[in-house]
Amino acid sequence: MTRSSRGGMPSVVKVAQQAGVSTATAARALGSYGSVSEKARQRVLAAAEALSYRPNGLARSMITGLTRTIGMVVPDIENPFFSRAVRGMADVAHEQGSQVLVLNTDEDVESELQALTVLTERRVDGLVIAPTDAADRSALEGVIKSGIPVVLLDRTVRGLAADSVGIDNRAAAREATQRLIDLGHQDIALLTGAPAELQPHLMRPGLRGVERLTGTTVGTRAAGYRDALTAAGINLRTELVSAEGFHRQDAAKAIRRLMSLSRPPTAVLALDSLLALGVLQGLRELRLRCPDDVSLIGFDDADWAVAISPPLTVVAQSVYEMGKVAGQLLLERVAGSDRAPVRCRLPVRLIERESAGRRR
Amino acid sequence: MTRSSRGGMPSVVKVAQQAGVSTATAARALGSYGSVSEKARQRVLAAAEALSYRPNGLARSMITGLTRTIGMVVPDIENPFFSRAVRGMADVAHEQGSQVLVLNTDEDVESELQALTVLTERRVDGLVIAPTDAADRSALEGVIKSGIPVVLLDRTVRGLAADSVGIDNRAAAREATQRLIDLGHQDIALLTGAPAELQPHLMRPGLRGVERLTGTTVGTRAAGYRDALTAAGINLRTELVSAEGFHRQDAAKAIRRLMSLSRPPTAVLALDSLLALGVLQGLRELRLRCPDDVSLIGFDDADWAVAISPPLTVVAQSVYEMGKVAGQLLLERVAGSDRAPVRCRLPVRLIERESAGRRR
DNA sequence: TTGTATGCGTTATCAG
DNA sequence: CTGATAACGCATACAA
Repeated sequence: MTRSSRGGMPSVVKVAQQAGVSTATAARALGSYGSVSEKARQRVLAAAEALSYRPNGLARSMITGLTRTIGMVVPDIENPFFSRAVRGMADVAHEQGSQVLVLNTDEDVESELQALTVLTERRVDGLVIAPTDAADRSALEGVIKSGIPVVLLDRTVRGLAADSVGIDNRAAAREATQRLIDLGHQDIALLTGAPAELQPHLMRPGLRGVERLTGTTVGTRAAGYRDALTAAGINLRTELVSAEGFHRQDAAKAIRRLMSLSRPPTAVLALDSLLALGVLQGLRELRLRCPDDVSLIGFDDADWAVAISPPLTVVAQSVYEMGKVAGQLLLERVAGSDRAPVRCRLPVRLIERESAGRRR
Repeated sequence: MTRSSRGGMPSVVKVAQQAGVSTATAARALGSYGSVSEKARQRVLAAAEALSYRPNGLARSMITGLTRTIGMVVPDIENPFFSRAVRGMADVAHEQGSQVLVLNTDEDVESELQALTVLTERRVDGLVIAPTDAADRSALEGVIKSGIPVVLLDRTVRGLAADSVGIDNRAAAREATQRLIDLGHQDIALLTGAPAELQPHLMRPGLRGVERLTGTTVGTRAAGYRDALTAAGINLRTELVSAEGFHRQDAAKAIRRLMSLSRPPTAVLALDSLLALGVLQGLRELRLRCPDDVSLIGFDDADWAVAISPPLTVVAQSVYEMGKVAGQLLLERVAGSDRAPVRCRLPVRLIERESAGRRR
């Protein structure tokens, strides 16, 4: 008793009957390939119109081997960073006649694995993924080996033969930290948004070896933060580095903890816009003012960044562009390109507004 | 030279061969239906594992008539309102083994039509749509008639036999306006975010008949705004009603125009969070303070609403819930329910924070 | 230009 | 419990 079984939608066969031609001719007329006499074409088109015929994409995909579907695996579509990237991706895909299937992982490895299974079974033409920090490389390798091209977004996976799109995280974090140092700050907190489980790996004395932290975005940015402090001869205090979760509330809690330290930070670098929001909220609750009491630089130029008081100083990534480039790289491969994997790093801009001020 | 033609993925046939059984047995073992001897089952599963077999969802869909795909047509996935609704939808869908295909319309009727075509051809099991104000009812009727259940989200289409999920827009707008009146405001601007084309239809003297404005959200809310003013005996000034586009910049521009009136508003009601953001930004640029110079109430409790200064007073909708309910209603129908269409109105809450203050 | 016949990878039916 | 075989709807090689 499925929909199809109650003989719902008309097929090419029905159209052909109605038009009094063979199915092949009907198919040719509808698909506008091969050659069809003008007369036949007209009749077929008329019949199709009359029956309000719509080709069955499934059947077509079985033949062509193309589903015109791109899978996109992200932590959370609600996160403005990813919804913007998805939009960029969707726009290029749409331009080329493809659609995007989005799956959320909530930074959960299990969900990520399941997403890969689903997308494989759906025979997507390719997929873009922002892998979890703990991503299972072998699973992704399996996908690639099965013939589905993969593009890594925002994050990388060491040793995976796939294109990737992102920014130079180390340089970006270094630059932002440097700016805070230039403003006279010495006690600069780093809100990573990493889960607490990562804490022991991340917070070794002097942040030693974080850059090798399985190539995570967090690790790489932490390395940039360390670079800047080291270059300025500032002693890194690991209690100023936070790995307490990526939700806004986590950041609010983190800033409360940080401000209660005997020597609290005078500036904060937050690794994404939600974390920055949490800091702002936490600061409000503590009745502290920004930038008078605490300076703040966030990652990602959220749409509210310019509308709030004070306007937020940010490290802006071209997120829409990132999605677009990911889409382009992917569609090239879907179209058959087999060039060596590229690693595309988009430029960032430090947009100075008013949330980061000179130390008082 | 498509991927499938280069003999990539193994099929049931291959698995059956490898296991030394018939395809039927293999299929039964893999699909775990019918009855298979334990011995055969083991061998099939082992063969599948060895070949890293993944069932082809396309072929399955052709038979079952179910694609396990829900289409979602929204103006813009980047808009936090819709990305949250999509998340709610995706979560229930995923629970029941379905995925969501999201298409953006940018409030463009043409794109909307095309989205419907795409989703029909893909044989989605059902679709959720937040139709454009100028939505083409016949197109949606066609979709429904073809057997694809439809749920309307956030907005309605007059006379369409489909479920719909939203809020009581008229009451919500009335309540918010009423609150501003209670705070002593008389000159209250309404930022609708409607396109300029709608202006002549919307801004008739006294906002007469807006409630019949093809049942649009904007029209209904405008009616609520009018209701409150009328009840309080306040004369409605149409120059305080804005229909100048839905982007943030449009709102910023609108507030500049409004504040330059000889008798500028002392309070503003913005019909979504992006518009509220634009107002805030415009106010900043004009060096006006909120709520001291202008009070503001916005629709939708954005995540930044509580983090900014002053925290924004909002009419909060349960957006995630809306997406979820839409998904539930839709999946019920996909499962075969043929109950009469329901119109589900979720409650709203006026969350009083600090952006709306007593008139000075 | 047109028609016939075959295949894509499943599920489902019916004998055995 | 198992195996052969027919759909599903379209594209396409080949024949007419």
